[in-house]
Amino acid sequence: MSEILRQQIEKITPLTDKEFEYILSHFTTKKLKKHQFLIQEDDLVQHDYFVIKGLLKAYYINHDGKEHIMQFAAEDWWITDYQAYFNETKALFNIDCIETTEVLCLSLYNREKLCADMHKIEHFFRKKSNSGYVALQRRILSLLNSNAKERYEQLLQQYPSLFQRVPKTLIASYLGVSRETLSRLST
Amino acid sequence: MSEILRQQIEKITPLTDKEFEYILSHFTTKKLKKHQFLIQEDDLVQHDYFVIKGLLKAYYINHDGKEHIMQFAAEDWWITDYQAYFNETKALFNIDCIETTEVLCLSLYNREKLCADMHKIEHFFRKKSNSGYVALQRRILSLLNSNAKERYEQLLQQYPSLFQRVPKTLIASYLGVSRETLSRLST
DNA sequence: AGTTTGATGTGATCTATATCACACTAAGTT
DNA sequence: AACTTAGTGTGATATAGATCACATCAAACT
Repeated sequence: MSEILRQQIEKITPLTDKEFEYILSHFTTKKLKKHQFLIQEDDLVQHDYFVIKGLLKAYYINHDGKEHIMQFAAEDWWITDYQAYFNETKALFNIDCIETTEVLCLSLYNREKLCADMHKIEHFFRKKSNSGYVALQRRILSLLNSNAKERYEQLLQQYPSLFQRVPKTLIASYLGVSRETLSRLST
Repeated sequence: MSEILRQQIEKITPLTDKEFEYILSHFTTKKLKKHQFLIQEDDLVQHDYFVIKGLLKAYYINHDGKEHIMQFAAEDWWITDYQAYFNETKALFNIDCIETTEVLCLSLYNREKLCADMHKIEHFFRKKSNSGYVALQRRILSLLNSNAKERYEQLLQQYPSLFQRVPKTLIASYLGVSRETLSRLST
């Protein structure tokens, strides 16, 4: 159901059927089972991924083997290792599926081609990137300014639906708290 | 010396003299003394600012009066309260001058106009936003994964020139560490 | 059906960092 | 020249959260 991509783009700019068809022709589809990897550390990152169905996490594993979650992505979200993707370098993050997942894959080449061909797509991606930037600033502020409990509550408020689908252990790893501490935060 | 803006844009896309002149006509100039505010909390944020000369900080003040620095900006950097700027809402951050400063000011209206008129400017801003996104991810990872000393060293490595111009107290506030702790991190 | 694996809770410690308090120096102001 | 203000260092103490160690329960394999 790639309609969900169309809807996302049309929140920013209207499209004709033909235009959307053209856009879509630059994507491929990929299906993954729970626990399967989309990207592993040191892979060359070939694509940005738009989630049609399912749930994934992008995370960094440090030298002690501790995992820190950079982002989750469910339906209607984009996910990849952006540093590696934009710079065509090797992945620092791992990305794998928390649930069985279906994604649309966009190579950097096709992304740039689309942006060059269609001004409105470049506009779309600029707007998306701007929103993403602001969201990351919010997260940084939360890390700087708030304690574990406050961060938990902010996340709960911002993405309530996540909590039905993601185990607390992973929430803890996203928030930068140990799972034991998170478990003790009830109210 | 608006040439510095031109150079920044030309790192991404070439410009004719006429094009640059056209771009520049969408900016105004502003000069500020040390300690002067560019934006105060609850202001309507009218502009994005490109720093030609000087040094500023964008920071949040929490209910205890503690200040957390979101970003610094010296020559060749952009700064504003992006959340407020893009959404035309009131500022959450304060921005003031650490040094006497000169900036080029770009209203949202003019930014969008430029982006609509000149595909290459939209391209430029998309690229800048992408890089910014990646940089913020790096900072989040640093906050999640590293202790005070490691974060200090990472910052020192990434922006060595900052340390000549910014007092340690402010570095501490950027890193999310108390100034006392930062002061004890020597080596 | 039995067994491994994942998710979660909770007590007992440990530790990095915050906080409080004070001192010293340099720079800017009247 | 005296006085205020900003920047920095450092000791003593407090504390949020990490870590270690178990226990329980549910889900998923074999």
